Amino acid sequence: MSVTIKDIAKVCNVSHSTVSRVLNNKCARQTPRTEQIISTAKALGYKPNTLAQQLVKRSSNMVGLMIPDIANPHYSEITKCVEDAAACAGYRVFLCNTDWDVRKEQMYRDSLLESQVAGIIVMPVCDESHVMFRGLPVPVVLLGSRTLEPELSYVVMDNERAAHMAAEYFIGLGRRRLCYIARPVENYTSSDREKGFLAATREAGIAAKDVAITRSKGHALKGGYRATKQLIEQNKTPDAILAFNDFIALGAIQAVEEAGLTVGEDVAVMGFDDILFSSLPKINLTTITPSNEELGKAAILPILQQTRDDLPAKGQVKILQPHMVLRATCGENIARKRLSIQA
Amino acid sequence: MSVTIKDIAKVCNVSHSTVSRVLNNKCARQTPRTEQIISTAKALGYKPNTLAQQLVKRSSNMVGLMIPDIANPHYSEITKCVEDAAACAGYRVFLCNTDWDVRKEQMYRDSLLESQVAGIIVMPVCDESHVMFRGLPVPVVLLGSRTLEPELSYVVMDNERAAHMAAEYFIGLGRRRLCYIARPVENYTSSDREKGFLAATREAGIAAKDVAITRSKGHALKGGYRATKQLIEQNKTPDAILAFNDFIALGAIQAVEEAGLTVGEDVAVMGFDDILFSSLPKINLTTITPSNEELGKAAILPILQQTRDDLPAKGQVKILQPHMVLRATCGENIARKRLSIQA
DNA sequence: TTGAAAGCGTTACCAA
DNA sequence: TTGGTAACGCTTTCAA
Repeated sequence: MSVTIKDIAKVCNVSHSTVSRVLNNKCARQTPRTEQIISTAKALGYKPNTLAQQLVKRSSNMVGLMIPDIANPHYSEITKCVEDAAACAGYRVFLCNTDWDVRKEQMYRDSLLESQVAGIIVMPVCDESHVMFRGLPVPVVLLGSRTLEPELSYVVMDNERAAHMAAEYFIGLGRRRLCYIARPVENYTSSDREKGFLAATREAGIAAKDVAITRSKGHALKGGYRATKQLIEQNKTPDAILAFNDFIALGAIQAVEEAGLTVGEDVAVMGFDDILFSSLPKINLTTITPSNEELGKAAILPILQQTRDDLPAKGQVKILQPHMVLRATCGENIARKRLSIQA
Repeated sequence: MSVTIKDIAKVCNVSHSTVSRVLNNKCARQTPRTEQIISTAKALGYKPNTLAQQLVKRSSNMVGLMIPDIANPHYSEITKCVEDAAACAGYRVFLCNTDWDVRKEQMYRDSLLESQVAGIIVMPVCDESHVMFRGLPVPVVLLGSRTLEPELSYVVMDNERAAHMAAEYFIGLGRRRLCYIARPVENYTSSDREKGFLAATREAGIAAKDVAITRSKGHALKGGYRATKQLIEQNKTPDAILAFNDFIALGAIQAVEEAGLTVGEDVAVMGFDDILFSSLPKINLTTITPSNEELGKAAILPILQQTRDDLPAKGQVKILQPHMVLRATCGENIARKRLSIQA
């Protein structure tokens, strides 16, 4: 059995309310009594029971974080930043791996609510699952996905702008046959990117026949590989590919190289997310991403606000700026790449 | 304000104890009353407050998971399996990213204890931090690290055997100048692997001068690169390298290739952990790992037992078998040929 | 400043 | 079976 404030009260010959007050710094002055209480608390190894505290205060220091696949580096990198931001703000995070399963998402939602979390941060399985978070008693923040639900807050990169930047960059490089490989299953993020990509090609006067929009066929790397291979086999080989994410880009690279073409010369390839792999010397993928640190901090903010100000923080929107990480797959750094291999 | 059992009691004209009993299935028979209570609970959208439940029951469904770096694929892959095993056993997990910082580890330990977790699963920052987990009121399970602390449980791969297997495999491939690249900072895991590696070379009668033990110089990939480069520059190029982990192995590969040698032919390279990118076509690294699913299940077990049987589960040890994942970096085609010739 | 008492939402005991 | 009551560990109000 662990030490409670009653134990301390008994030792110090005071009431347990006094102990509570002293330990919570609700006393105006420092009396010898105060010191005695604090020192015996330390001596007995007293640890407050946060369950009891939160029960009486009706506010908790726990948030739920729902992630489709924590083993996927994109998500684990974001998770790290969210956990860090949460810890800095005094929150503990419940990790919930939804496994791309809407039922698990729903199950975790209920479980988190029963655990009295102060808020829920969720990278949703799909756009359709947003409705599940309507009208909850705690703030919900969607991460990496915008939404039409007016009550939900969200934090997202400016995807349209990001893809626009990518296409402009390709065109500035002299590329003229552009392709965007969309996500296997449509969502706002993927269609926003498509929209920005198409807008940039139109603005640059690229003929519609020279712009391909295809879709990753199946899971991640393999999907990008198949989509690109199909394009090549149909004699529609592009000279620049923007992929929905770095995995798909990697698959595209594989298909390009198998066709005897050189990535960065014959075909420029760019991805999204800047996952750890992408910086590996053998991969060296050019990619676009927001700052994950910013993402994490922005995710916690609405929850922090609601707890602090005690007024519902709903429908807060935070748009993060995209950053392009230039590496070798679009050709600019190809000289450097060769040097490092020879050295 | 959310719905409580008292609200249900008022509506149904019964006492709140009856409601509690019905909702917990502590009634022998189904009376019309029972059904009414259950249906109004559903109608009012009642969700039990687990904080209150756990306070009175003095047992919680939360476990703490402490990880040095959740963004590192090795750790995020294990985290996924632990979360999954925990969820299957009815536990929620608090994710704590210790950032390789012993002070953070200690801070999280205290915070988890205050949150009344049922147990703590920890991948420790270093061997020295094990003492921090002595004498806690809840079971502690060390993951991926054995320990001399008698009260702690641990789950670990048989590292000595794994490295022994690796060296035997190299030798079977005809390799004769073997090298093990140790972890930058020594720990049981790394020294156990070293021990097994050396034992296998001795048993095979490899001369001591042909066995190199070096140490990764600095962080991960770069460390493996530098250590290998140094070996090559000193004209001690090995024909087989076992690296402490896949990152270090990747660095070693880079150094080998930069020296104009071919991985899998001139030099065989093997790592540990089988992280996601080791399976990428461009990497294709041969590596050794336990089953992470087994790891996750074994990690939860002592906590589950203690909660169920209510007797302290201390010092439980689970040793997992290593699995070698054969890919391209050891030139395994040659190995297969030789094996079939012998067979 | 202090202590007694109420209450947070729940479970569990005991007498009816 | 049922309801009243106590208890879990804590915070907070209120009267002294």
